[in-house]
Amino acid sequence: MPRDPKSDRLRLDDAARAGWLYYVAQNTQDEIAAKMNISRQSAQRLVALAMRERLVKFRLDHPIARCMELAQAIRDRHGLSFCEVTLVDPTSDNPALGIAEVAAAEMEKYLKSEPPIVMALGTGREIRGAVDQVSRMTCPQHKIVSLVGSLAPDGSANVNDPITVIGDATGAPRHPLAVPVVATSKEERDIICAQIPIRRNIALAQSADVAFVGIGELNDAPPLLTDGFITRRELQELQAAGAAGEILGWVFDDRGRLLHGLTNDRVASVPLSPTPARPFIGVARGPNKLRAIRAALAGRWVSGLITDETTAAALTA
Amino acid sequence: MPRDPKSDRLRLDDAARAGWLYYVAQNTQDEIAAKMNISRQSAQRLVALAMRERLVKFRLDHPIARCMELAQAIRDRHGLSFCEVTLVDPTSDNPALGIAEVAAAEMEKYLKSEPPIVMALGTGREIRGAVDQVSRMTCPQHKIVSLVGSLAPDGSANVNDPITVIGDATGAPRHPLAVPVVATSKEERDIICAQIPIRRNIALAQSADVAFVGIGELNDAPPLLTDGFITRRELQELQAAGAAGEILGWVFDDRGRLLHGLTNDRVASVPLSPTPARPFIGVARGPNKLRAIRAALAGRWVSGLITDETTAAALTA
DNA sequence: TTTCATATCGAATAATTACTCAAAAGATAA
DNA sequence: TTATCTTTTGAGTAATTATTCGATATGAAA
Repeated sequence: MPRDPKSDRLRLDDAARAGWLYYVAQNTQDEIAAKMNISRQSAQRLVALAMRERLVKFRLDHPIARCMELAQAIRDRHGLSFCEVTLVDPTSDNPALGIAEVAAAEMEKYLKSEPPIVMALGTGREIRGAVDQVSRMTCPQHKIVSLVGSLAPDGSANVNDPITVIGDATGAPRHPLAVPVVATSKEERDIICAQIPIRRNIALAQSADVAFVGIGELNDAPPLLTDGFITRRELQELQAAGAAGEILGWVFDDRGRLLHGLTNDRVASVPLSPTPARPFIGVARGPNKLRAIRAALAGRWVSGLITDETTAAALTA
Repeated sequence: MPRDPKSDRLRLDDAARAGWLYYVAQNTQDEIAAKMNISRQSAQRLVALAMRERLVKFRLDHPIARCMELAQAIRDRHGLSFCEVTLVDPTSDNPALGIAEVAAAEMEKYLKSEPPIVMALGTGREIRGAVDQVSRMTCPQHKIVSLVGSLAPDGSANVNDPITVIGDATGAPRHPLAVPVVATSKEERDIICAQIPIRRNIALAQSADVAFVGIGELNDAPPLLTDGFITRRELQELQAAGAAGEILGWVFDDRGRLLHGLTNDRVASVPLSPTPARPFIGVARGPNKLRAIRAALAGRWVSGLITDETTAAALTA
């Protein structure tokens, strides 16, 4: 069986061809089969493969009035320079469906720039979903830098870091942050962040031309807890102190104020800047993120937002 | 029946929503019907409408080895700075299928530029097909200028000019060339081109940052003949003189040399420049254009080419 | 208001596409 | 080479999607 990469490539080429004939040229699978000299079933399988491997991309090319209005309302109300509102599939099991595509398109817009830029990325399902959707392109002139540590509490590196994925897609050099998200103590954090290479990367991230970050909630089982950076007790303390959400691990309350004296003292991520001058785009959606998004907007921690229709409606209600 | 534009817009919004749910979110039409509270048939109709109105766009996001190789071979052999080779549907009745999408994507790349640019366009089915595919976007900073007259021999203006279409899609100001493609005499051509506004537009077109042109054949029934700019007798004279193809009405032979003393003396289009410094991209495909494309490449009249697999294979054979 | 032309709708049905399963073909290792 | 495991294939069938057609609704004109 073709396990060698060459025959895999050939098969993907065929899949792309079949997918093109099906979606772009509007052939039936029977017609594709005839043109490619294969059976109808094989044509079907190739089209399905093209889909699975995302060789064909779909995009909605029509401004939907409701989404435009919601985006405008959010921009106006929260003083954002950028807001995109996408459609939503209420029953999809993919929590990033929709916003991932929009965020990827926005990333590509920056990556298409001819002069070199620095793009900074956070972590989380939304950012991961977005970078997965970024098309393969050649732009080695840019730099991709991580805003948040990629080390698990046990010291192991996360191989599925968003910047790894987008670096593979673009050929741009990556600058991961080889630190944990939250250190075990304030002192450890200070020592880690004092290291020259770390400081250099943080400085690079702070000079980034654009940043994309997730906005995390702090209710039942936030990633910070499940990833083992904070204990359940610390989570409860944060909640008692009014924690509403976090960005890059920095926890803030409903009015957007960073919580002092708790886990924030040990966060090793790039510091947030209030009312960022350069595009600093939050990507989040969903009812359980509503409070966190509201708080992030109240604190002016983001200059742009990508969310979905339902969330946007709740935000403007 | 809803003939008013408002209800049409609502319907298109619904169509976009249905198309998104179908293609992006991978719902079945039954699921869409349930989510949108309509019948399954209505859902089907909305999806079909979204297709018909091109509210959802498909694009192939996978480099096909064969196409890449052909493009590379053409670039190398003819000293082009740009060449794209697209897949082809041998039985499609749309002669621009494939190259239209690629040309539109290339146009959009330029139109996305933040600093203002000038884009020049020729005419013909291929260019028309390409501009039809350009997404709606907002870029009033650019200028769209025509490289070729938009007046029919009877003096009527062509309302379906490519620059009209692309101007509508982008909001960019248009600079049509209110002249015929071929004047009735050398003197008339000189008088027309001496007019200040015409000269200004021609100068603008010559300063364009990028140009897209069709490459026309001169065999049985070329557009120049069917549009009434030249007579059958003149066509025969051109053919006898070795005419192989034309760009913007300028006729050249197989070695790419402009034919002197015939219709070229009366062409009112923007002059061609040999080995253009800025991107000057030919868009053409098909067996009956092969000779014209070869001649255009031989004459170095274009710096880039968008064609299809079959044509590319013939060019490199 | 009535009439007419047109658009929309749902049901029925035809066409197309997706899935399942058993058989065949390739690869791998003894 | 043979045994064995895995992948691919095509037939059959189920599911989904597209089309046709008659009925109904709607706006415009009389």
